Amino acid sequence: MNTKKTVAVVEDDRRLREKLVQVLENIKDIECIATCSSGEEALKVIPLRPPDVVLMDIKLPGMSGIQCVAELKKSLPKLQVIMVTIYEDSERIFKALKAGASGYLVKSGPPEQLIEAIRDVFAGGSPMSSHIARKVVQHFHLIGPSIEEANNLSPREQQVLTLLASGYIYKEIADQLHIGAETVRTYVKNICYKMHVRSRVEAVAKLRKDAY
Amino acid sequence: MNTKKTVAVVEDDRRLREKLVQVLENIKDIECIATCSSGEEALKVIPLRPPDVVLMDIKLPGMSGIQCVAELKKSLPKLQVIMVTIYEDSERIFKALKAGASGYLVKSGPPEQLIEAIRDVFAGGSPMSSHIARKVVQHFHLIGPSIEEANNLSPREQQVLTLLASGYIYKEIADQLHIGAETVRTYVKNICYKMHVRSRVEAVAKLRKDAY
DNA sequence: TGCTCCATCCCCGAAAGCGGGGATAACATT
DNA sequence: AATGTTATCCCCGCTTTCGGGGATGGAGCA
Repeated sequence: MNTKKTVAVVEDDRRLREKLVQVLENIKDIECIATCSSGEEALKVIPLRPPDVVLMDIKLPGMSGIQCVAELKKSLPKLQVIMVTIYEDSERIFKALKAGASGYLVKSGPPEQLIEAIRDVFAGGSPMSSHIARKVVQHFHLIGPSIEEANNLSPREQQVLTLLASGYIYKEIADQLHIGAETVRTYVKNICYKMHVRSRVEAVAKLRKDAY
Repeated sequence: MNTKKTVAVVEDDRRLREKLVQVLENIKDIECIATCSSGEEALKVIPLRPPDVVLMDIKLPGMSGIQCVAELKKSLPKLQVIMVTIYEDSERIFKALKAGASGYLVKSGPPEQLIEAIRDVFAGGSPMSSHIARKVVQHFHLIGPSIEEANNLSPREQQVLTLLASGYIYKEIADQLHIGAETVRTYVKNICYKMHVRSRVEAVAKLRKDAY
C-alpha cells in the first residue's frame, strides 16, 4: 500500500494529543496530517485538506466534539469520524452517532485499538468499544419486542395510518386512496380499536414506538 | 478460571454445526453443552439447561432463528444470543437485534472471531462484524441531523406536545396542567407554527422522528 | 354452509378542533 | 425604550372528528 490513510486529531489536552500523534507516527499505513485543540479550529483546518478519518474528543473547550462532527458532516458528508472519549452514557453515544460519527471508542482502551479502528472505518466498518456496542444494541432491544404486536393492521389500515401521520385529514386521505371519507373513518375506528388507543393522535404516536 | 462459559449451537447444516462444535472443543474456557438443528428443538432443550451464550443461525427449517430468539428471550431474558449468519441486509439485522440478540456475526469470518465474540458477550459487550456495525450506526445517521432542528419549542409547548402524543384531548391536558383549554389551544397553534406542520397529528408524528 | 376478515359505504347528533383574529402581564434581550 | 418570547386567556363561526350504530359484497377457511 503506497497511499497512506490520512488522519486528523481533535483533542484539547496537549499531552494526550501529542501522545496520540506519536502512536500514529509509528504506523506505516497511517499518516497524521493535522491536529486541532478545539472544535472551532477543526472547522477551519479540516475542510482545507480533509483527511480520511478524524479522531474526535467529545469534551472540548467551546463547541463540543459532537457539535463539531455535525458541522463538519454538513460540508464533508463523506468524512469518517471516530469519537475518542471517556464518556459512556447512552445519551452522548446516541447524539454522537446521530451527528454522523462512524465509530465510538473509550479512551481507556489500548493504542492498538485506535489503529485497528482507523483501519476498520477505512474498510467500511464502525468500530465501537465493546460496552458501547452493547448500549447501541440495547437501544434496539427497547424498541424491540413490538415486532409481532401492533401489526394486525390490514394493509389498507396501515396505509391510512401512514397518511394520517403525514397530517392529512380524512377527506384528503379519501381522495388519495380513491375511496369515500366515510370509509377512511371506518378504518380509523378499526385502527383505534386494534391498537387499543382512544384517538388517531395516539395511534400515530404509538406508531413511533412500534416502527423499526 | 475454573468455570467454563457454556455455549449452545443452533444450526441446521450438520457439517457446519459439527465444525462449530469442534472449534469450540479446543477452547479451554468454553464448553458446548447443547446443539440443535432447528428452532423448535432449541425452544425445547435450551430452557432445560440454559447456557451462557447461544450461537444462532438465522436460516433454519421451520421457525427462523429470529423468531426463535424472540421466543427464548421471553422465558430467559438474560440469555445472550449471537446471530451467526450469512445475511447482511439491514432488515434482518434490525429484526434480530430487536428480537433480543446481543451480537451479530457473518459466517464468512474466521473461527477466532467466534471465540472472541463469545468472550465479548460474556463480558457485557456486543460483538458485530464490522459491516454489520456500520449498518447499525447508519441507522442512527438516518434519524440523525434532526437533533438541532425542532427543539425551539418552549418547555410548556413540549409538555403539551407530549400529552398530545399520549392521546389526551385539550380539556384533559388543560386539567392536568391547571390551565384553560383555550391556552392549550394557543400552544398547539404555536407548536404547529414552529414545527411547520398543519395539525397536531402531524406534529406528534414528527416528534417521533426527532426523538431518539 | 356458515364464520370471520376485509374493503367499502351511509346516517345522525354531539364533541372536539381549527382559523384567525385579539389581549395582558412578566421577563429578557437589545 | 423598543422588541421579542413566554404564558396565560377569550370569541366567533366553520370544519372535522367522534360515538355508535348499520349495511353489502367478496375472499378464505373450516
